[in-house]
Amino acid sequence: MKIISWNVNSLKIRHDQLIDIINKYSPDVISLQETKTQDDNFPTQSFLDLGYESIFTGQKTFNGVAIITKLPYQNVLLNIPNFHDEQKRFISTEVDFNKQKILIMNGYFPNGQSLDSDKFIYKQSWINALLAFIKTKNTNSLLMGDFNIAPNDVDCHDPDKWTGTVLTSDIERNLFKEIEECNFTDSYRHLNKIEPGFTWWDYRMAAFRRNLGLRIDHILASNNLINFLKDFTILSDYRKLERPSDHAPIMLTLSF
DNA sequence: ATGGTTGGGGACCAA
Repeated sequence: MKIISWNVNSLKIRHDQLIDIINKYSPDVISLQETKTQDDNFPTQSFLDLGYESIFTGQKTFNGVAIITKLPYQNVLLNIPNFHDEQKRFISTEVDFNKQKILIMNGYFPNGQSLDSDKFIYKQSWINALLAFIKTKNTNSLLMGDFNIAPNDVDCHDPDKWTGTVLTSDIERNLFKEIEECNFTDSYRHLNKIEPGFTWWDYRMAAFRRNLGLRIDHILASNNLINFLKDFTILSDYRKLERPSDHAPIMLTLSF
């Protein structure tokens, strides 16, 4: 079973790159963040032509998440349950794979802007709402997306420079640990004990060429799936293209 | 400093 997650930073701009990824890797499931696409404009037919169905929840200008899959699916959620949110940042569904049901949860975590911002309060509220939900959904589950959290210093190109900013703060890292304590494992770190594994590089100051990145995109697996985790690949070639997203797609392979 | 959206210029958001 092959899973891809990607913050596309506009599905409209990245559409052809995504089609290329699907043709190249034939993933079973693709989770997208920052589609910036209203539901009426979602390119459903592009993916149907390749044998994939789409579920999505979008809005004008910002946010927007989607799951594209060639597997049978049911029980779609377009919000974190019991959390009122104007911003379209969460979608989940159960897919059928080899007679198993796997819950796919796709989140675009808030950025938070700065530690003293109202947006940082919102980020914490959002994650706390997610925590309440995943505590009830912690077997046969995959939680993925743009977490906007670099869990440890090794996940940041220059921890000292980032001290006191969002994405690397102790508050966020403790929330990430709380997620793991809900019975989830960071699949990248499980399979790669040492390498930094950056997934995002700033568009500015030639950050990609200089490898000034962060690891903020993740796929967490419920602990009962640990023995099935086989490979995690960061598709950083897509960060080298003309008009790239600032995030690389990430790909997890499980074998059941 | 860069890129996307929106709207038709500049502001806002991103990390």
